[in-house]
Amino acid sequence: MHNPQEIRSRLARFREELKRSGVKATHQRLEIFREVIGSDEHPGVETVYRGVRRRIPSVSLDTVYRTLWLLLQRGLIDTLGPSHNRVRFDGNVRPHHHFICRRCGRVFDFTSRAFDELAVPSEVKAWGSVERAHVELKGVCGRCREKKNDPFLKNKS
Amino acid sequence: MHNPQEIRSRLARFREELKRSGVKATHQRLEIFREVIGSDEHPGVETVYRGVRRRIPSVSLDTVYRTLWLLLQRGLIDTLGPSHNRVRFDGNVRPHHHFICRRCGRVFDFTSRAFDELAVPSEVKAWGSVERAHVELKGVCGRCREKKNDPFLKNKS
DNA sequence: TTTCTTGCAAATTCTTTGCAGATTA
DNA sequence: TAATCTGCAAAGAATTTGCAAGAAA
Repeated sequence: MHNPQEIRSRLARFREELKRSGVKATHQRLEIFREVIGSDEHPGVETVYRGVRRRIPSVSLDTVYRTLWLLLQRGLIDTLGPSHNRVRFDGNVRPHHHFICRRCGRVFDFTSRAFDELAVPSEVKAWGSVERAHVELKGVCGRCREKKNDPFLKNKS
Repeated sequence: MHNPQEIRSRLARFREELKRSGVKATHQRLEIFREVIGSDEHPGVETVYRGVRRRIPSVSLDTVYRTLWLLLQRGLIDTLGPSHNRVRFDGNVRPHHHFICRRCGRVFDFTSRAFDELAVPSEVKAWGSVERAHVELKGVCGRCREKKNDPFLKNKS
């Protein structure tokens, strides 16, 4: 995402969101956020770290980690797949879809005729062969919505 | 997936697929595969390991890792999100979708009006509040399809 | 100020590898 | 038997944590 106008407006909303939740808008947080929204490459932690270091050479890797989780918790950025680190497997090869809680990482399966019937855009066919299609819905599950102020608990399954 | 009939037929296809690619159908591989397809919980490596140990107490964690990657390469099982270990972030909050190569882990973004307009099933609304929806298409990208016999290279971004 | 954050370094946790003995085809 | 696998143990990555010094409100 490279539109300067849009970036500016997201940075403004970012400051507000931090203020609202009583979290400080530090230089590091601003730059880490800017780095992620400015990239189209779905960067990993290490990549974000390298990018931010160009502007803040003294930034530490653990601050990058802490900040990314914070942004994720606040819903300011997203992850590919479930948010937690470990790989998780799915042995179900029949068509099905997922609802993923971004707080606890729980994954709910569901089926939907409408979702199964999606046509693959020709743009995508040019990139490679598509073998599976899943819809991934993300949000916060009922259980997590209740216990609002809990620490970001890591899913262990 | 608990239908015994279906499990049997998948195990049979599993043996064939292994034979076809000149890979041995060992006891461990059978049981690891069975464990994954028999679970609805999108298990992590550790969970699969614990499950398999109930039947093969001497199995080692590294065999579980090696086997899961093997099954994944062969397309016999799937992962949630991109297959490689590291978390990857996405700062793009505008509606968009992904095509993910299951070999190299590259992720291509695309937009699609039809995909954006999917209605959230009421079943899902009962589980929690949905904030984002992405379609995830998975397959093998053009680049990876060429170099067929390359080792499973890990994406580093 | 007062409270929250950072950077450092050390600790964990997760994943991969080399190799000799065990197993499959 | 020949070619692959497995288990072990040790290495290598990735991620998290405690704490004193530093920065924001």
